[in-house]
Amino acid sequence: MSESEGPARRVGRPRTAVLSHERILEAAFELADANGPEFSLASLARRLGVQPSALHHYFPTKAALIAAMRGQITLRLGTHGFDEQPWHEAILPWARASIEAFGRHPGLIAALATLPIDGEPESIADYERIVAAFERDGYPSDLIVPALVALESFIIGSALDGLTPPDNLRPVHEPERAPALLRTEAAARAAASAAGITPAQRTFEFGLRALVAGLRAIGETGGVPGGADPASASSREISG
Amino acid sequence: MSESEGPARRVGRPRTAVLSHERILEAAFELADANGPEFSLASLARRLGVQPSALHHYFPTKAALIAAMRGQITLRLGTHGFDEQPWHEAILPWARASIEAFGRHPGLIAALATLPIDGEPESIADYERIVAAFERDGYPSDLIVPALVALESFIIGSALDGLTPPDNLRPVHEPERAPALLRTEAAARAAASAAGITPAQRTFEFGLRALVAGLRAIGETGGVPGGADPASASSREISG
DNA sequence: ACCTGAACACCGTTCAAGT
DNA sequence: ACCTGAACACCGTTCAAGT
Repeated sequence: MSESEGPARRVGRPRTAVLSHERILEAAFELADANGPEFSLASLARRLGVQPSALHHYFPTKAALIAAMRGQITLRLGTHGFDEQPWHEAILPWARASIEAFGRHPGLIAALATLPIDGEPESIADYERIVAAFERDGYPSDLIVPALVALESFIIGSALDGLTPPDNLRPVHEPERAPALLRTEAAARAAASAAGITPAQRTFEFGLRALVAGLRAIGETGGVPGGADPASASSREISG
Repeated sequence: MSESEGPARRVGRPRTAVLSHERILEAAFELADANGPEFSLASLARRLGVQPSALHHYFPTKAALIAAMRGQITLRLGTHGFDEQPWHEAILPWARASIEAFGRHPGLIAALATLPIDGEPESIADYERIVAAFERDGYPSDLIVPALVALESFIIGSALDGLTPPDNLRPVHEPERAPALLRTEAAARAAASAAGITPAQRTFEFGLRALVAGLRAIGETGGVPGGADPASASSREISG
């Protein structure tokens, strides 16, 4: 609603530009913060008091705008001490900051998740910092990028999970057909409530620690428990 | 293209019904298999040789149709031996079948990811079977649902990752600014190639094993390495 | 009950025209 | 260069009308 009651502009180039990359990005974040999972150029144009077609002068497509938004989000993530701390410690606040950033923009999560990185400078710089920490700590070279991508996949999936209703897995319709689910869902909810956080937050923290612990264990032994190399083992089981 | 060249139907109720829930679902899966990440009721109606509005007679909304599709997918997942094997073994083929099913329907992944379960019978039955195996194996009650949701988040996130181009993280534009990423991405790609699988498949298998190993370790000790309880620890760190 | 066809309120994107 | 306004090709959904 920031500019919607402006005087109707005439056709032709305005004497001073009404739009800019910065103004558009600012309004885009306001829109993504305020609304639910709907994020359209049309609503963004309304908020800015311009016609939708004016936006294409600054961002050629909607995907380009969303890519720029992800660049901003990545910039704000910060460095989180990957230079001073081991990867498995610095990665925890980085992961928490990431899902918090996604959670602040529910209308963007699905779009961000499906958008390729495609050489985006901010994301590349972020990844480079993290990958360098893995290398410095002696993590196996061919497992560093998989470890990072697995973490990102977990974070994106958890962000999407955070969009679902809190009692999503509660068997409300036929509880007698899912007694174990009923019991354990209630136990998890009670534990989250006692800790003063939402079930989704508790699940994320638990899963994050589990994943990091597992990545450490496999990275240090050079393979999965049992001695098999993960790559060759996966090739056997996936192709079989 | 199955029915697009039918004779134009007249208005009014046809003598025998042209649509049914089964026919719609079948065509919907064909559409989701064939196309990329676009899945619309309009294109589905075209494929079925009907007007889009006819579909609402069987599924009130697009979300209802997608929910029914997820039910079908879950049914086809099968049981995967949760009754005979420990959870941490049965969960592996279950997770692989899940991501394979998602991968077969790229146009659905984002929609499925954001759709609440909302008491869907097939999903509830699937979860009940898995949760019961966790309970039987002595996993802490309040961590069972979080463990399952964390696994699902990883699977969904990995499915979305599978939609991105294979060289997504490759720093093509300014490789000199991301030497570690360039090195490790190449190493991961070479390892996947040597194993005869895609980088995304190798990442999934690696992350899956790491996550399951971590979930086992935390579940058996009753807390994260270091002795802190995950719930209270997360409450400290999230609220702080 | 089951479909067509028109209508409504949206989308993203392109492009000529105006200043 | 920077915007409007019209146009295009889409969406999902509702609803009257026809059989």
